[in-house]
Amino acid sequence: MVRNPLSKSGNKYLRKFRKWPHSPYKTSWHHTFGEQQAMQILKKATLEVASSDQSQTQNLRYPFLLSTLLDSFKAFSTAPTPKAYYFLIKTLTSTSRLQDIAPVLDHVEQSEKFETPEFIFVHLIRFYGLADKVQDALDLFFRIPRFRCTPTVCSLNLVLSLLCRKRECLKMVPQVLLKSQHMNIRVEGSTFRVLIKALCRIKRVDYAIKIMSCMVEDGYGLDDKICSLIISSLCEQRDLTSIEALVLWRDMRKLGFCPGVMDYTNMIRFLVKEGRGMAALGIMNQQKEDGFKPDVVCYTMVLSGIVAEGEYGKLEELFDEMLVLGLIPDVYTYNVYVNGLCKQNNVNEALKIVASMEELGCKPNVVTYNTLLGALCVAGELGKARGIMKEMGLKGVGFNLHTYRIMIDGLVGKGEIGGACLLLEEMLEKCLFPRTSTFDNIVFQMCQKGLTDEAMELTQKIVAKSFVPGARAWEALLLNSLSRAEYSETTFSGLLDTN
DNA sequence: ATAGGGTTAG
Repeated sequence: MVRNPLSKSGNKYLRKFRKWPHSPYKTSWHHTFGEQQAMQILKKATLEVASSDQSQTQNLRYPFLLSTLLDSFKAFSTAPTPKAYYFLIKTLTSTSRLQDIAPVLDHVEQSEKFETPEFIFVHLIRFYGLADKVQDALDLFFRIPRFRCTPTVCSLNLVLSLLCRKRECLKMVPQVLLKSQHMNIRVEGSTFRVLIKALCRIKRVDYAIKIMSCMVEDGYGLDDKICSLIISSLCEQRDLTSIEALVLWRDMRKLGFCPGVMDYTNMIRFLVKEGRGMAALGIMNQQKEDGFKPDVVCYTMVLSGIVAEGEYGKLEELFDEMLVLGLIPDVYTYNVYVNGLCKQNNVNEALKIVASMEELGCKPNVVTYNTLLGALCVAGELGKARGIMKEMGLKGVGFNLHTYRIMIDGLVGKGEIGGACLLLEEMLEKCLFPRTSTFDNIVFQMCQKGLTDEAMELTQKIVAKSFVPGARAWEALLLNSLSRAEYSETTFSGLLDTN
């Protein structure tokens, strides 16, 4: 086959194939020379301005640098080039001389004839955005055609991302999109991405999804990145329910979305957070069908969701499955499992698991012990609970706020007010404060047992530490002192009657 | 290679 010398693979510099005609400035050498000379003068002037007092160099009619630009090009009989203006504007923005930008723009708009390149506006709009001048950015965007420039999706995307960054500007987005159509800007997939990204960032996932549907309806392909972005924003939003999220997930998959490991994880986390453990299990099963092996964290999340939903049958099954897959449970996983056993009132099995996790080199932590303590208190086995506390001390696992609350509530529940008070003292020494209901219960029970003075003393002590007892505590104290007063009053009136 | 995940509430 003979190669056609004039084919597309031929010399692209031949006039016939040249995409753009040569700039008139570049066709004659003296213009090029003039431009270079003028630019040098401009750059020199810029440096001088930078090192001098700005107010001294202000010209009345034009900002100093603009008149320098005009004068120097005039001196070389050359028309100022877009490049020169770009340089000028970059200088003004980098030195934050905002007040000088407007006259330059006015001049380019009214006195120059060239087609202003879009990147000048892109630069300025970005600058306005960084300077938090969204309105200026927007005004300039709409003004672009007056500079003999046809704006493209570049400027549009930029303006949109600025608008999406602020909640109060969001409402302008539809208007801008509409106007951009009149400006003959062709919206692209990138525009949708900009909008969706910005909406996810400000946690308006509902809007992001609406945009995504528009995108699909308009025939743009759905890309995995957008899906991932939306899925990863599910946890931090409140607009979408778990049911809606599941529908979304199904629809995305129908449209060809191929989830990555992080997508399954994010979806599972959201569902578990919403109390949908079985639905989370469904997603993890999809993950396995899709050929990804879920890791320990995924299993732990699903296990905790299943426990929260009370699906204990699945708990055993899933824990075993995890072991079969060769995953090593860590302390988080064991804590979920132990909690599941405790929820089933199977404390003995829970204790066995804790013993075996130690044998396997996985040290129980304060969460593990708190779980056991809670279960033992519920079962009324305070003695065993005390044993666990002792064990914690021996193992060097410190008590935290939960530990005290669980134990104090447990002791109060059993009427062991003395022990509860000792623990309360201990936590106050560590600057830990009980929750109101715990404290109120202690006071209430002390009053019931006739320990009114002690209850009063305890209340005074904790109030001195800026703790505010609840209504129940005040009521108990008040009723006690009232009944005393009543007693003395009846005695008194009885005395009066006899008189 | 890393993070992520776990207690409780009448």
